[in-house]
Amino acid sequence: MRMTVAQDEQFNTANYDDPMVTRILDAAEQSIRRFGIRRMSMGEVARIGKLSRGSIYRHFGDKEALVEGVFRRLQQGFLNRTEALLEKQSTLVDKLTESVVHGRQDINEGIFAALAETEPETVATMFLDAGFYKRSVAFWPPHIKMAKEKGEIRADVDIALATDLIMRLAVSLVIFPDMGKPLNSKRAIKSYLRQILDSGLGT
Amino acid sequence: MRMTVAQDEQFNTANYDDPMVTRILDAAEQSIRRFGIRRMSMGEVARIGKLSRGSIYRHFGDKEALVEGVFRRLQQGFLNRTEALLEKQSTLVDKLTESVVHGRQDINEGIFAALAETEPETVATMFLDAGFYKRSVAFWPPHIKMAKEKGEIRADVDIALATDLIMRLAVSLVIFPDMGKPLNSKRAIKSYLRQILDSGLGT
DNA sequence: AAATGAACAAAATAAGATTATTGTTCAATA
DNA sequence: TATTGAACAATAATCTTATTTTGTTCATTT
Repeated sequence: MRMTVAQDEQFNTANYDDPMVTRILDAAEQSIRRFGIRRMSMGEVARIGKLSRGSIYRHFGDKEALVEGVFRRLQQGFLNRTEALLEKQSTLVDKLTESVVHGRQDINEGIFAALAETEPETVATMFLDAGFYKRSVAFWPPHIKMAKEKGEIRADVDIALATDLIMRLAVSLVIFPDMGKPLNSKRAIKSYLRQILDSGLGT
Repeated sequence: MRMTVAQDEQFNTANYDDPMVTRILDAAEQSIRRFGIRRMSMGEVARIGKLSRGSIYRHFGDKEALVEGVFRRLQQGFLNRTEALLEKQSTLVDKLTESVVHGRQDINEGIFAALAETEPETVATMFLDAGFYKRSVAFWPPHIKMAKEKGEIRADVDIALATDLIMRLAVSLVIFPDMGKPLNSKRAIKSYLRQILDSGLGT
């Protein structure tokens, strides 16, 4: 017995190749941008996307899954744009610096800035959800391996440890721009990160 | 002309020596623990503390200031307990490890755990407020200087940079216990921090 | 001097009634 | 075989109206 899309994927991963999925996500994203998460409604999404409510429920089990689908796609887009930026950077320090600057920009100008106006608690809750960042952990290991090969970092550094540190620094610097020491300019961020990644506080 | 307490201090810093202030804060804290921030009311605080509403408004300009007063005192208590714990630790790594463990414990068992049940968005918003942590930045420089003198960290390390890194690691490890690499046990945390503080990813 | 308690308008919150949205089902349609 | 659209009960959001709480003031008490 052939299972339906819904049963197959349990609404977990949206298939961006399916034009119906794309249409739903496009409409939902538009609705969220206009009205916020709270006021986005399935009926409105259907209207905007010129499709039936039934189709939305077929592809995304409920409103929560649809909202999550929208943010997963946004995050994927962010990671893709970040990856493109990083290809122009030669060192791990430069890459991390670029990620922080890009991350801050995304937060200050993107959909989150708009949402923070109308539903700041929702945004705060999302930013405090570790799962939100865990999805982008897989992003770093290739870059860390590269840095190893080029001798930028020690050859015996544990990849998991390095990834964790990089993630923590990136997230911390994005969501807490100022934690005592001013780290506003790209220069200041890079200098800060170089010192930390190069030698910590030791040697 | 002698100014009143209110005008003097603009409700900014509560005077813990004043028994009236202590009584108000005790009552307010009790009210928050029982009913949460949203349902804590000035009348209820007055009833619990057996004092007049007028006195509360004299010492704390409004409800927001009173709530802030309660959390500032709680934070001060946390920092004092932490300081006492750190005196038993000999190295900066041990101190930071102890801070993280103590911080996690405080969050999981203290007032925040109870508040997170009934008003998670409020807790999320507090945890995402950099000002919340900035008040404890002054905690670290003495310990960092000590570590310098003992040769645990480089003599030429910038105190502001070291403080910033220590703060970011502490905050990150407390509010995001798991960011990919499991850091649950004290051993794992200490080992992680030793590597990072000793040499970052370099040398 | 500081604390009280009562009085008061303004603002916030709760309660109740009403309307809209959600999530399901299914027969009809493309 | 996916999509549509209509029907439906259950749930959630919204509006309106009471009730409570806030924040001020001030005469009285401690």
